[in-house]
Amino acid sequence: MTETVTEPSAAAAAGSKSEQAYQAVKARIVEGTYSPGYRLVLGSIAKDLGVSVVPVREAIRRLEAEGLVTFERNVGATVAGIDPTEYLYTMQTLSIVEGAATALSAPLVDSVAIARARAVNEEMRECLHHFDPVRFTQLNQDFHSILFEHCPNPHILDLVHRGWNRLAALRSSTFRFVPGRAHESVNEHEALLQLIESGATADEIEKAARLHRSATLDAYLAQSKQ
Amino acid sequence: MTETVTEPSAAAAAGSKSEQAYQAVKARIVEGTYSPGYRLVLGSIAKDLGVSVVPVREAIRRLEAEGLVTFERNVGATVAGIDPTEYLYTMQTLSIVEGAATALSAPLVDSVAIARARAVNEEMRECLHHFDPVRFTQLNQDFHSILFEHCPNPHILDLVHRGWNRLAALRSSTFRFVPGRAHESVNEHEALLQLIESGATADEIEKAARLHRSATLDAYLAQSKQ
DNA sequence: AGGTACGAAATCGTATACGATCACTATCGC
DNA sequence: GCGATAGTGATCGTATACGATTTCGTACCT
Repeated sequence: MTETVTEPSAAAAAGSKSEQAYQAVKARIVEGTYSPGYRLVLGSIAKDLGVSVVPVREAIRRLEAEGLVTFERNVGATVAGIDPTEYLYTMQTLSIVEGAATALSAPLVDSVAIARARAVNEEMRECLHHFDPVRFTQLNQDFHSILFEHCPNPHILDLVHRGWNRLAALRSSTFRFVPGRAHESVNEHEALLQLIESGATADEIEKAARLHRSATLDAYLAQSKQ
Repeated sequence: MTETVTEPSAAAAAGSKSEQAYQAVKARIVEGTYSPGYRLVLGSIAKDLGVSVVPVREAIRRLEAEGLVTFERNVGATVAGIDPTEYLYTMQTLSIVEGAATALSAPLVDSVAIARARAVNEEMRECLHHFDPVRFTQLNQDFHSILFEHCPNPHILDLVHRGWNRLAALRSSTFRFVPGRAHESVNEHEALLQLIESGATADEIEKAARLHRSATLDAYLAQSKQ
């Protein structure tokens, strides 16, 4: 099950139809029901959710602000595209904010959390055997979420989540993961845990976390080049 | 004149009343007409702008997504607060994204741009004499904007602009700049330019740019402590 | 046959209207 | 006198309605 990464701050006005529409459409985009390029017609969605167009419109504009949909005046909204350039931007940005989030969180990660993260990572290793990319991706998020649990800066965490949601929207379409890379990734996770355990400097941790993300980007670029 | 930092991507649907309301309210927040804590009443703003409440509501929700206003269900919107914690989060995040933006842009900054940036910086030095914080802040943005002109990642640039807008909203209220710090800041600008000119590594440039921002935060923290 | 102009259908954008919710005040009971 | 409660005004949230704009199909002209 792919889950939408929900920000507590944004979930303030839960219960309103606008919020309901927001969550519903977001979920469908993230889990792939609406794939990139899908045309979001206000009237249809409204009827579908049993609300009027006004809250739906509001929800979609909010999703636009998050980069999950693109909007064109008097034409309508479509689920945000699969442009390789956009992928590059998102991955690069994620590399930076994940690096920062990891470094900031590291001093606050206790041994219990490390153990939990390690368990998740071992489960990811399992996934490599009985090839399960969807679960792998989910576990990957879980792994990092554990490290970010006590992140002292919610803004940065928010940026991480936004990046994840964008990637999730793309995942099911063009950007399949590079199998060889997944294996490396698991090893990098373990290395990262050891780095944190050993009380490495913030700089070292940040660099490692950054590379962890950008290596995935590089693997994609290398693959798409040939 | 304080100017709203406008993202070209977001300005897509210009001309619509919703867009007009968005720009208008955003401008008033950034330039300080609506200070933090100001209650944004939909009906009043709508009447004020000569439009109905629906586009205003939409505009305000978009501003909420940018962090410029806070929204409470069935109660209304207020201009986002002056919470020192929020200030810390914003500055810390800015430190990271500005650092990245500077490092990414550095290889693309030519000598002409350097000269322009240097000129702006000298103008900032002038401002220190005939104490003009508002202009100083504007020039500061100009300085960095020149360096970011050819930033290869628009997402990161967008994050920088969002941070600036948040700070602009706070500027006129509690968070006055620390005079001594402003002087240092100008010197750091010059150092940064020389670093770029000398073809320093991305790491070095990033670190310098980061410190440049976080030193301002530290100065504020030191001042507010006593 | 190809291109253009027109018209209809679909969809968007926003005004208006009304029900729902909240804050605030005044009154009542203790 | 003080706390609880009902009433009132203000504001929000959303449904509905209608004008504006775009898109697409069709007929017409060259």
